[in-house]
Amino acid sequence: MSPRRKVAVDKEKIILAAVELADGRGFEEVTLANLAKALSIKPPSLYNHIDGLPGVKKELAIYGINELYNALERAIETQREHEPILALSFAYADFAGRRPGIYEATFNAPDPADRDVQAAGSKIVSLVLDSISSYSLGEKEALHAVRGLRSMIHGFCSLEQKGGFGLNLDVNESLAFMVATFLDGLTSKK
Amino acid sequence: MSPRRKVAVDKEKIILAAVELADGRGFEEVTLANLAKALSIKPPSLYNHIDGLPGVKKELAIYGINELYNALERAIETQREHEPILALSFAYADFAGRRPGIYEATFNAPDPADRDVQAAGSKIVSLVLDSISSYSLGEKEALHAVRGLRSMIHGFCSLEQKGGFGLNLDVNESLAFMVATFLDGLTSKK
DNA sequence: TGGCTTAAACTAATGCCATTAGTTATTATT
DNA sequence: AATAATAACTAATGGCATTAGTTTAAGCCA
Repeated sequence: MSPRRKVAVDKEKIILAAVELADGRGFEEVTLANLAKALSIKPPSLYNHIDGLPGVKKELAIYGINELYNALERAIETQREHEPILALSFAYADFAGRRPGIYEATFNAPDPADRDVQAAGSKIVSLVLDSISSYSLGEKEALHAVRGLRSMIHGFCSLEQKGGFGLNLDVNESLAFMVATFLDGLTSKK
Repeated sequence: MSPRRKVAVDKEKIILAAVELADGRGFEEVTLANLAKALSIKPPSLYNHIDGLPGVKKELAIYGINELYNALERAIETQREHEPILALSFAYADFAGRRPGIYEATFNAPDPADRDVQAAGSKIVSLVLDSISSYSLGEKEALHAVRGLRSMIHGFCSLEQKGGFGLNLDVNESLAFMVATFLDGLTSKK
C-alpha cells in the first residue's frame, strides 16, 4: 500500500476536492467520507486541517460566493452597452445553472451570519448597488431594490433548480420578464 | 411496558406527528427515528404505513402547500379592499415566518415533479392568476408574472430565513417595496 | 369456540454517516 | 542523535435509514 506520508493534504486541497465533489456529484455528496476517499486518507485525518463538515461547508460557501462575484463582475465588464442589471441577472442564473452544487453551497453555510461569509456576500451587494446607481434612488430605496433583485433572482434559480416550474413556458423569457418589469417599476417610481 | 397494540398508528397519525415535529423542532428534525419516538413505536414499523422518509417528506410537502394555499385564500377573502397581490405577498411571508419548518417542507419534496405535489401547487398558481387578472395581461405574460411573483416572494422568504439579509433595514418594507415596484412595472407595461 | 389469515408491531442486522479519543510514525528542529 | 510537533492512523461511539425475517394481536369464518 502507499506509504503514510506526513503531509498529504492541507486545507487548500480539501476545499478543492470539495469543489470538485460539489461540481461533479452535487452539494449533498460533499461529505467527509467522500472527501477522504478523494484525498486517499481516512475521514478523521481531515480534522487536522479543517473544522469538520461545518468547516468544509463554510469554506465552500465562501468559495462559491467569490466565484459568483467573479462571474457577475465579468458580465458587467463584458457588455457595457446594455442594461447592466439584466446582464447581471442572466449571469447569475447562468452561474446557478452551470454550477448547481456550488450555487447551493453559497446559501448553505452552517452560520450565514459568519463574518467571512457576510464579507464575501457584501461584495456582491456593492456590485449590484453600483449597477443600480443609474436609477438614482435614495439610499434606503437603493438597498431595498438590491434586496428585491437578489430575492427575485435567487428565488427564480432556486425554484428552477428544484423543478418548481411545472409549466412548459420558456424560463429565460420568464427571467427577463421579471427583471425588466421590476426595472420598469423602478423607473416609473422616479 | 405498554402492550404491543396491533393498531397503534396509521398514515394520518404519522403525518400529524411529522407536522408537529416540523413546527416544533424544524424540518431537519423530521426523521423516522423522531417520528417513531413520538408515536411510541420502532422506526421499522413506520414502513407498514408509509414509504420511508421520502414518503413522509412527500406527504409533508403536500400538507404544507395546502396550508399555504389556505392562508393565501383567507388573506384574499379578508381584505378585499386593497391590492390583492400585496395581501397575498404578506400572507405568504407571514406563513413562512410563522411556520418555517412547514414552509421548508413545501419545496423539499423528494420528487417535485410528483403528480400530487404538482396538483397542490397548481392551486396556488390559479389563485395568483385570479388575483392578477385585473392587470389584464396576455396569457403568456400573466404566467410570466405569476412566476415572477412566486420567485420574488419565495426568494425573499428563503433569504430572510437563512439570515441572508445582513443589513439593518426593515424587511417588511423591503418586501412591500419589491412587490409594489413589480406591480408598478406591470402597470406601465400595458 | 377454535383455528386461520392478515397485518402491524417487533428484533436483528447492514451500511451509511460524523465525530472523538488515543496511538503511531514521519518530519523537522535542536 | 534525541526530541518535539504534527499528520496520519485505528478503534470506538452514536446517529441515521433501511431490509429481512419473526412474533403476535385482531378479526373472521367455519
